Amino acid sequence: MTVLQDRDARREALLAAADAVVQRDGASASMAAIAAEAGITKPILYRHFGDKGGLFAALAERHTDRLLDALVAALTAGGSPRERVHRTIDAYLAMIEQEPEVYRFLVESDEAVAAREPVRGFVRRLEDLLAAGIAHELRLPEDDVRPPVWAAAIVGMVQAAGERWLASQWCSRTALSRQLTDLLWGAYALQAERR
Amino acid sequence: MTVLQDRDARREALLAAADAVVQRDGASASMAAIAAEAGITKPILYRHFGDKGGLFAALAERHTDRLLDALVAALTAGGSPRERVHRTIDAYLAMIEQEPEVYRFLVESDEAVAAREPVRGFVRRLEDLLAAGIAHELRLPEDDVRPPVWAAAIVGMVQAAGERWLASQWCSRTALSRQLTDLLWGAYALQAERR
DNA sequence: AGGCGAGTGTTACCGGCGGTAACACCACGA
DNA sequence: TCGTGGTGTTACCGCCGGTAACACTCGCCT
Repeated sequence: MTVLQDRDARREALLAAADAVVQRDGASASMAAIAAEAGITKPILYRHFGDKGGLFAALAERHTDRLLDALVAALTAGGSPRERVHRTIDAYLAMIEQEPEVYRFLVESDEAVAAREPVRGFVRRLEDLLAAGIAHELRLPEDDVRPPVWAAAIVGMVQAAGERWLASQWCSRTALSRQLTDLLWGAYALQAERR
Repeated sequence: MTVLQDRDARREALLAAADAVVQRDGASASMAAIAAEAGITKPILYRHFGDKGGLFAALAERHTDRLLDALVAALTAGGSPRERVHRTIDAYLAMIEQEPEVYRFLVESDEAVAAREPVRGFVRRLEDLLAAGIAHELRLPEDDVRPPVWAAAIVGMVQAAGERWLASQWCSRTALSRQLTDLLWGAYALQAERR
């Protein structure tokens, strides 16, 4: 029992060390550097995570889980649909604003393609949530093919706009989230009235 | 003079060989493999492109230029704004449908971060075009900050939806392009009437 | 007590990669 | 005939991901 706790605690410590190195050296951090940061040697890393892809995937999963929690919290809290959408978008923007290195690692994980699989999973889960919510909100039948497309489009839209905004912050965060909400709401209102 | 032609022709041949290897082995293709495919050895590659990033950037630039040409052709040809937007989206989807390996190389260039810079440039040029077109179409003042946001959002939306559609083709290409056009047109119409 | 196996750690290595220095060949003008 | 510049090659370097083989410790069974 205690041995399992030890393993888990160790794993967490290794992930923390990897996180530190990645945020310092970028995603091209070497396994040896991570091991040195953790005060151990490479084979231990490999015994815990299999290979570099496994380590990066675990690291990415950690961050995407955290982000997804924040987003569903924002999305499922009270308020009108519009408020909830705006709050969710703003939560996402806040995340990438406050931790841009994490965002960079997740979105352009150089030479760590394995880290992109958890990101894909995250995007997929988020899109599924959105698609279900949209279908429910617009009272569309289960087999309507449009909600998944809309969900993917919405996620991609917010991600791309956030990326550009992060590169050159042309306006405040709340202004951007409001603009994006307006944009979405236009399409939503149109679909709702056309329904 | 002829020596310059030779250099250019050689460069093109090398790029073609690199293209073949990348489409066969994925973006993790090694320089030695590319050199072998071209029937030469590594130092020649390095004399032409500097380093691996240079080669991949040249390769990416080639494809993005081609894609941008196709898109501006679709966008600037005749027809109503709605037709032109639909045609452009469809041209993009046709590209990623017919050459998915190229798309994969451009969008998730494993361990070739340098290949992403031309892609960024391409996206930027496309967004600038769109932003200008939107501002002109809606008769917005020059200093309005919203068109760039919208342009980024639109590009991201189409890219994300295209990606998902490519992974699991849930509907025909024309159906998807029409859906995306509808979605955009909803927001556009709203902005236009609210103007 | 005494060994004995499982787990944990290390060193030292392998193959392959990106990148480069040094050398061979070859055409051509003095 | 002898440089001389360009084109090509071989052979190497350093680094990285990944692993095999070997020490050490500690609890447990006889």
